[in-house]
Amino acid sequence: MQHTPQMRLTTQRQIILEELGKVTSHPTANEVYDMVRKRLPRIGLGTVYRNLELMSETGLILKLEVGGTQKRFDATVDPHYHIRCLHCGKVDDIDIPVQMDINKTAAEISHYQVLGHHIEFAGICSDCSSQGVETIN
Amino acid sequence: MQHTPQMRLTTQRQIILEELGKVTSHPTANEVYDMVRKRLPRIGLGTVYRNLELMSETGLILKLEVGGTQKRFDATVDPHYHIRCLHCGKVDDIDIPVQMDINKTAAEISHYQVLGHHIEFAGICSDCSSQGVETIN
DNA sequence: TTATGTGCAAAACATTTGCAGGAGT
DNA sequence: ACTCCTGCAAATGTTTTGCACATAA
Repeated sequence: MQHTPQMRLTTQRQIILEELGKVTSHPTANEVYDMVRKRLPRIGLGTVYRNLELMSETGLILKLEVGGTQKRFDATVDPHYHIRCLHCGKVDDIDIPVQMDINKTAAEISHYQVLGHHIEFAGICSDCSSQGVETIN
Repeated sequence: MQHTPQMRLTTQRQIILEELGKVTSHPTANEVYDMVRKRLPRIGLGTVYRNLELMSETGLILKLEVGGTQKRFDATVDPHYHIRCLHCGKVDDIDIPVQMDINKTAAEISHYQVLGHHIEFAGICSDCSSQGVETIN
């Protein structure tokens, strides 16, 4: 008989988690790699990917499947939504009240067993619009 | 002086659009490539990518930035939301009523200039749950 | 001690791009 | 004619994986 294997709290994992907790942005795996490498210069990119994936499966962190080519990661697991700047690609948290029965309604309409939802807003952040951004590439 | 370049309606574009219109799923670029290749065996994958991108910029089709590793495409441009099966990866449309002022509220809270939003529900589709899917890999 | 984790490098994917030739207007 | 577009293949960028060694429990 096999019990659930434990996830060891290695130095690498601890530092990845710490660095991810420091920022309010939602860094890509490569950005996490850069942050962590300042403290652990010999860490491999593969390790960062493996651990981000693992931690998101455990629910320790959140893997964001938002727009753009790369996945992003978030240390805040409390339910919240996201807003992405179409100009600079930054992703911020947004805490917006949404009707509570939205999952139940979705289940009734779709005949899916609905486990959750995510809302992503898109727009131009105040940094970019103060720089006079009008059009989007 | 330069006027807006026109997008030619080539055979390739016409067939891509037709094939995309035939299905209610939201195929990946590679799936579109496979569908189109049955009618145009010599079409290149690059052409499919180029045209899907171009058509989504024009608003002819919709590029979905949903979960998973690949982007998906949708011929229905009317506003609608999506629901994704965590087991088989299928993405369906869902037409769910949402409070109308959600973008305005988001703008007030985030100080972004909000241009739109997307809601993605996640769950288990009825096909998968009828096959007795309990857990998710 | 031993299962689990790591660094490294190569592989696997998804997507984009350069270019020479082809096609629409 | 003159663009714009395509097929092809190579390049890019992201993520995953195999393996020998290292390390936490």
